[in-house]
Amino acid sequence: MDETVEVKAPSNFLERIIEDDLAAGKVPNNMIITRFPPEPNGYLHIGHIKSICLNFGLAEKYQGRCHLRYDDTNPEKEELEYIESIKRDISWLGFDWGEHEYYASDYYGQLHQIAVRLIKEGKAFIDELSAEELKEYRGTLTEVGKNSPWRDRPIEESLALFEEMRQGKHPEGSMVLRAKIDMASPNMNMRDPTLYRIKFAHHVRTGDEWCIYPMYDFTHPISDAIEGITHSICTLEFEDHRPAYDWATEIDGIDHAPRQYEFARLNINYMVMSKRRLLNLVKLGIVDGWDDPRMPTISGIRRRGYSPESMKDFVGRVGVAKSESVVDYSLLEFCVREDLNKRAKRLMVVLEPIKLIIDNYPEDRVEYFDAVDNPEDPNSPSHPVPFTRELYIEAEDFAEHPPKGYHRLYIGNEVRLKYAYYVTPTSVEKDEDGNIVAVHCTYDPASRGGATEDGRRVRGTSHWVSASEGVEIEVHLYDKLFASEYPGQGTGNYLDDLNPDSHVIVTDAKAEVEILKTQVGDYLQFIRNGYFCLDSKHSDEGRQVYNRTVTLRDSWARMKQKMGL
RNA sequence: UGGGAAGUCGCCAAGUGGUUAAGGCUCUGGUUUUUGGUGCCGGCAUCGGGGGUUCGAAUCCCUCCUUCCCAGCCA
Repeated sequence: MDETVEVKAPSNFLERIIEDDLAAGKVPNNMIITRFPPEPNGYLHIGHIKSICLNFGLAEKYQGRCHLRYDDTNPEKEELEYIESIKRDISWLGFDWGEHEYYASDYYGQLHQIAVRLIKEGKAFIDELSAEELKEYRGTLTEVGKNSPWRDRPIEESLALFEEMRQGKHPEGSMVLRAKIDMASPNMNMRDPTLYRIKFAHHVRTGDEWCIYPMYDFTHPISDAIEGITHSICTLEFEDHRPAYDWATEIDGIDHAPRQYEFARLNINYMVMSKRRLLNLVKLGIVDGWDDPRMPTISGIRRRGYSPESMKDFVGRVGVAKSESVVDYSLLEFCVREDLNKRAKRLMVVLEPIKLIIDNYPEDRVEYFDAVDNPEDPNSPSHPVPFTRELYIEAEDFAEHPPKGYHRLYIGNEVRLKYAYYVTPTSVEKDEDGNIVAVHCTYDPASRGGATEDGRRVRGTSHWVSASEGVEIEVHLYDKLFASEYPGQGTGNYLDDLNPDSHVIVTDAKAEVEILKTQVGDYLQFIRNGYFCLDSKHSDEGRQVYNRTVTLRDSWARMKQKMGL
C-alpha cells in the first residue's frame, strides 16, 4: 500500500488551464477533447509535430481524446495526396485518432443551415461589393471601416440570393455572405467578416456538390462545437481571431462552446518552415521532393533517419509557451543522437578510403573478429567482421605530418584497429602527383583482439574494412539545407542562403559485409562517422544507398578548428 | 499614430510576494572509454529600462523601451 501521491505540476500553461477546468467541473463528462486540424494543402513539417504532440499528448495525459480533422474549406488548394501523407505522418509519430477522423466538409450541410438561420435573424447578409470595394470599406488598422451599402437589404433578398449562390447562378467574386458584426471594431476580423464565398472548384471530398464554401472563421469554431471539442489549441497568429471564434460558437443553438487557446509555433534556426517556401524548394527542384532528407517535413525527417521517439522528445524539451522563439538546431541534433545512440547498430564503414597494407600479415589469410552490435546494450548480440592483410582506413586517420595532439596513424605511432590488432605505420606509397596511395605497417600478433598482455596503451583506435571482403556502398552526406541562422535575413531571399554543402555524395565508401542485412527503417551507426539509414527511395537490390542522419559529436574536429587547421 | 500578444543565462523554459532564480541545449574544465562517440563529476543569470508599494518583488502598481501578429472572397 503505497501512499505516495504523485503530484506532478502542470508542465505548461495549457495543462494548467485544463487541470483547472477539470477541477472546476467545467468539462462535459470530465473528458477533454482536442483536435489536430491540418489543411490538406501541403506536407506536414516539424512545426506540426509540436501541434500534434500537444493535441494528442494532452488528450492522452488527461484521458480524453483527440480528433483528426481536416480543415478542407478551400478546394483550390487541397489534394488527396496531402490527406494521405498527413495520416501517414501522424501514424508514424505513433498517434492514433481511432474512429475520430473528420472533415470540415462533413459539416457543409450544417454550416449552410446555420448560415441561412443567421440571415433570417438579420445577422448576416449578401454583399455585392467587389473584392476591391470590400477592401476599401473595411478601413485600415487605424481607421474604422464603413458599412456596406448592402448591409441593410431585406432579409428575404439575402435569403434568395444566398440560395441562388448555392445553386451556382452567380459567378465567382460577384457576391459573398457576410456576418453583421461591427465595421468600427479595432479588430479587423470583426469588421463584418466574410462567411461564404463562391468557388466553382472541384472539392477533394464533396466533388461538385457545392459551389459555395465557408470561410475558416465560420467553419473552424462550429466544427469544434459540433465535435464537442473542449480545448481548441492553435498558434499565436490566431489570437486576433478569438473574438470571431467566440462569436461563432455563441450563435444560438450551438452547444458546448469550446474555448480557443494559442501557443507559440515552433521555429528552428537554419530552417524554413512555411509551406509556401517548402513548396517552392520542391517546385524549383532544389530538393528531391517533399521527402528530401534535408526537408523539415515529417516525410523528409523519416527518410533522413530521425526516429519518431526523438522527435517527440525534442518537442517535449522545447516546451510550450506564448513567447515567440527560435529553438537551436543543436537541440534537435542532440535529441536525435541521444535516441540513436541507444538503439543504432554499429557497423564499420570507411567513407574516404585509403589502403592500409600490413606487411607482416599473411597474404591469403582471413580471420574473423567479433563486433558488438551495440555497446550501449548489455545484452547486445554481435556479428563477425573479416580481417585481411589489405584494409581500407579513413584517409583522415593517417597523417604524414601529424598536428599537435593527433594520436591516430603516423609513421612510428602504434594505433589499434578496432577489434583486431595494434599496427604501426612504417612507410607511405605515393602516386606521381604525391597523393598517398597506401600506407604500409606492421602488426603485433600479440595484440589480437585489440589489447595486449603487457597492458601497454595506444591512444588511437581506427575503424577499418577489409579490402577483399568488404562491399562498396553509396553514401549521401546531408547537412543543414541553409547556411545561415535566419535564411533570407540578409538579402531578403532565403534561397540566397542555401548551404552548398548540404548534400555530398560518396560513391565508393567501403563497408563491412554485415551491412547487406540492413533493411529500410533500421537505425545504424557507422562507427566514428555518424548515424545512417538505408535510403527508402534510391536503394535497389543491386546497390545500397545510405543517408547520413546526423554526425557524431566530434571534439577533435572542433579542436582542429580552434588550432586553425 | 488602432487592436492583440510577448519580453527570466548564447537558445528554449520553470517560477503566480519570502527559493542559494528549476531544468534542458550550447559553451566550458576534468574523468572514464577498444567509437577524439557514450557515460560520469564540475563551471556558467538577479529576471527589458526607470520609478513606486512592501519588512521583503522576477512575481503587485505606474511609466518607458523593444519585438511579433492583424487591413485574403487563405488557413
